[in-house]
Amino acid sequence: MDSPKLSKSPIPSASAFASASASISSSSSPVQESPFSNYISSLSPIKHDKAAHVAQGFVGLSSPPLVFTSPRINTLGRPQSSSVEISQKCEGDKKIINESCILERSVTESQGLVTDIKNEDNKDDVAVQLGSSSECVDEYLADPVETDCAKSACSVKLNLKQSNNVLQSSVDGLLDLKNIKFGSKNNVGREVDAAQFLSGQSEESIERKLTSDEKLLKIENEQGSAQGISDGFQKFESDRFDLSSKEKECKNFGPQKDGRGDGCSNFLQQLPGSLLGVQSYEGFAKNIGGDADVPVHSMTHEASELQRSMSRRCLQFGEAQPEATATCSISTNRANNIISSTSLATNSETESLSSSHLDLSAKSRTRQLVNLSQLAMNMIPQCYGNSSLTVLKPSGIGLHLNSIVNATSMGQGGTASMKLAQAIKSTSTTSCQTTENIDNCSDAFEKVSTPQEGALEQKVCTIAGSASESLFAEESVGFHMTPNTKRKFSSEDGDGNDMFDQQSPIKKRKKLSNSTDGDGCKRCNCKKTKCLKLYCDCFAAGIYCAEPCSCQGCFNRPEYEETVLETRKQIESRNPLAFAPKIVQPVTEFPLSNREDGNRKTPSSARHKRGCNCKRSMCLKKYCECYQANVGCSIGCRCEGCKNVYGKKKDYCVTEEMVNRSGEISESRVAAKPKKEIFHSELCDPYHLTPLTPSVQCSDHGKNASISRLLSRRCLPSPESDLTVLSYAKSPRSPRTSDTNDILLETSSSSSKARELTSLSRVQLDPRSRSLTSGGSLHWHSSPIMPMSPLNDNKKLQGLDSADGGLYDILEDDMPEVLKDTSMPIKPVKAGSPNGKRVSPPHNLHQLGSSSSGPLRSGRKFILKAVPSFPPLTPCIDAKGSCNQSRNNFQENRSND
DNA sequence: GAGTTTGAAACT
DNA sequence: CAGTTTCAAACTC
Repeated sequence: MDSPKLSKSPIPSASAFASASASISSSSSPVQESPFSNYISSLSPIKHDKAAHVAQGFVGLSSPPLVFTSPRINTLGRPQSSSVEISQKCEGDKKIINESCILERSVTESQGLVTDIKNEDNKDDVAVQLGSSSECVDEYLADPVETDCAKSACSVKLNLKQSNNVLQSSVDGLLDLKNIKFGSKNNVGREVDAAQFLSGQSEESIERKLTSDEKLLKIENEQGSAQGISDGFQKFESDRFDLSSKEKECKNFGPQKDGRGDGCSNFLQQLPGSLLGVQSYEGFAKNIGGDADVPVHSMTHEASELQRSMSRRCLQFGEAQPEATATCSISTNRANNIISSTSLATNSETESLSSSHLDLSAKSRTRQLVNLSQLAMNMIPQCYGNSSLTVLKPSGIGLHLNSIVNATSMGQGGTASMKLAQAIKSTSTTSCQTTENIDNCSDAFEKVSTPQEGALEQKVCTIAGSASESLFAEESVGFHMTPNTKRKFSSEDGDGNDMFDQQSPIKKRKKLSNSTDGDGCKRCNCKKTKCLKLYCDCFAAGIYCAEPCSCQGCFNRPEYEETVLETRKQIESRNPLAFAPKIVQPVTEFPLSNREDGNRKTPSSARHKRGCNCKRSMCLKKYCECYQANVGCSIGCRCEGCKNVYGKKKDYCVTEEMVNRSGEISESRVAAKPKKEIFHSELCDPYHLTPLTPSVQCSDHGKNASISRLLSRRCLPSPESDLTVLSYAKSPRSPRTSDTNDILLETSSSSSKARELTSLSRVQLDPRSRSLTSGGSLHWHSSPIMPMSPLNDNKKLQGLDSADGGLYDILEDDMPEVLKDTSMPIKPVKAGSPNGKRVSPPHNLHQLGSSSSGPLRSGRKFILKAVPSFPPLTPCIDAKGSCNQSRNNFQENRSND
């Protein structure tokens, strides 16, 4: 719940909460400019707005987590909004709705909480109403929403229905937590019916709308719907993203407005489909109103607005994306006001902001979109402070083991659900002390999310369950939101941390243990480190400690944001990658099509960047970070007697050998490369050699040596998360250096060199790769570490990536600003890889450009990537499957535990 | 729930 | 950079 502290928290400068607090309080929104924000702003104004938020985020710093959290290329993977897609989503929503019934139960069980929540909501309402910022917030949110709107038109519609129902049920303006989150029971039931109904109609209506003239649709809709809605639509339609209008509405966010407006317009231009989706959404919502059982007819302006706000809330709460969509299309002052009236609204808004951004990133293929997503990522921290409700963003997919564990274990959908459950818990925790209710809620969420996992890749979820689904999609897309999510979660706790602290250690411990497995959130129990060291999972994950934590003397709280930031900086100064994801995901060398054939990498192929050092646990217990992350051990591991069920080091080595052999063949064709070198390079690349998929890789390499080479080249250091490890030949094992940094550093040891390398590799290699990789594999995962070539270079490269739909741009954008910033001192990289993987000395870099025999040739690359995250190129379906698999694994583990 | 084990992080 | 210590999670009883 909103904690007064947060609002009070004097963190003017970088306060993560500042934005959130601003939204709540009348105070003008503090939009700070930061290098990152500036960078973003350069790309798109919208981003800039987000950037401001980013600054606020505690993680915000240039800290790697944010970087890593940045949306992945995956957005590329997402198809632009289209009628078909929308229809699919609608179906998915329908499923979700059906599942929502399950949620109902949980909701009912936790109704007791609702009352309390309402009270708090009222408080919040007061605070929110005080300022016009709320409106601004809505506006602010609205922009990102567009993207979502396109995608989640159906879901949004459903949400709208829900909101209608909610409106009826809660005309008094108070929304039950149920309604807000999941829609009340009644709503759920109605929604279910409506969903079914809609699902049938949604496709037709959507398509029709898409095809039909937007204006006509809107006009019709407006006529049919309440005038208030029409006002909103008019405004929306006329301006949609008219900045001027927004400016009027949102004075506080003036700067953001422009940015948003531009970004939105750009986005729209780029993604006309999204617009259609939005429109369809609007029309659909109206249609729903007419079709639905809900007595839309009687709706007054306010009612309609309220509906919107409600739906928006529901969307936001349940699913950020849908919310964003709704907000985007609907964003009206009234609606905003109404929304703001609800305490949850504020939180939801914040969430919606971040979520919307996320959605944008996911959907967008444009650089701007990417930036937006990044911004969104950054924005999440804001939520942290204010939002009692946590946004259900993809949880940690990958950054830290902590997050990884969660994500992996839960499966993405599961993770999302868990997040949601946690959010609910945290939300309810304050008011509701009944753990059973909480558990029930979480369980319900899990249930809901579980079935959904297999469903649509990218559904926009109106309901909580759908939310988890969407999150899942996001994760699959490549968002590494874990830290953010956690933040949010923790933010819910917000001031509630005190409560946690107050809780008996045992109780906390239990929660922790439970939370880790059940909630998918790992929580710390630090006693001496004050949660300011990497020992602390929360801190390591870039999130504040929260309710589940049983830490003592914790400083990893919003109140101590400065301290946290400083500490992080210190740690990062020592080890820039300290907060980087521990799990590296393979970059897809092969075109998507190939992967579909069986080459596609799955999370299982992920590897621990540093590798484990287990000696007694045989990598069969959670002591082993590899095992904990559900990834197999690799050469990088120095474990003894490895029996990792996810992949033994031995197997990995064998695979490597096989690969090397195949590589030899390929090499013979291309260029002579020392076998040893190849081997090492491959070793460096866990993905290709993953024990799980050795045969395929080997075969590919052998058969398509040329292709592999090309790909490998293109695959240079992946920026993605932290590091991309170029394949270089090196001595088998070098003592591990400080951290993964070594790898990264090696790759990008000198920014200039790295650039050269990247640019050279791209430029020189691209021509070939282009033809070969026309399939559009993502080679570049925006890796923060990876030095970004100047824009000029990028342009050159863009051509290469053009086939990929501008992935390159996106990736580039994804690159953490820290990494991007050349000025930023990058810790000198050591030649030795931490895991003993020896990285080729800098000279390799020089060679890259000039000679084909460069280290890149091996084509093996390491990319640090969130474990849960899916290979960028991998189809969402695949990702899901992998997620499911991981989740299953996780469940198994849980059961075992 | 207390105590032990384990391995990562931090320190020297 | 290697070795040691510290730490907190994971695990066992």
